[in-house]
Amino acid sequence: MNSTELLNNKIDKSFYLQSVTDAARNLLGKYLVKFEKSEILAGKIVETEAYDYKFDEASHSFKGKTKKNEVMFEEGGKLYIYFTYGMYFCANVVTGRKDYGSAVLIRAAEPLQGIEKMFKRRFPEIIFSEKDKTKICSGPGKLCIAFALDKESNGTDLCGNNIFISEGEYIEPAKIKSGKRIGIKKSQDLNWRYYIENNPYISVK
DNA sequence: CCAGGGATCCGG
DNA sequence: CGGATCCCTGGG
Repeated sequence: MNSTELLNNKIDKSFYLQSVTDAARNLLGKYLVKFEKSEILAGKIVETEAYDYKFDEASHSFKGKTKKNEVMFEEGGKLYIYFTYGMYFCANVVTGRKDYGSAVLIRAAEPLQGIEKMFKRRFPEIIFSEKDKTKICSGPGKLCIAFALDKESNGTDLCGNNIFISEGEYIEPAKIKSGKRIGIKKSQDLNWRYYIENNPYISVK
């Protein structure tokens, strides 16, 4: 897909107003796109996690709105990026109505465009080799390094033309698996991690 | 398994 | 204030 096709297939506002678990499931197969100055980056989303508001203690929004999580409380369709473990950023797609406070964490993607650029950000010392493609965006922190997503992009409107999500590939419902979310201690009973079965680009195999 | 690393939150 | 926590990652 070229830049015009990516833009023409941009998903619209209504997508972000569905429930957070539906959005997490339906984001699989779609393309995360970022237009940079001299480069287009795109990756097929292969793994997500839903974070709700009420009943979900693991969600940043659980205890209410603060300066840090305020973007989560905006109307669906915004990009919520937070800094964690002193080193990494994680990118989330805000869902639901204004003041609700739910979001989908984008955990992994298959690099499609701007692959070498992304690889260089992840491994500055190494020359790109095709076999390493699965390591570029195979985790939420890695994906943010590859796409150069940081505090600056927090709050970006995904209905704009800079960072957005494009209609990608249809994923057979039977190929969509769910399980426990990674790295959380609270609300471990919720199977809100979604991923494409046997996909080599997901974080934890 | 473990430490790195820093912003944020919460109790005193 | 200090201490704990945190949706992570790369290296043993």
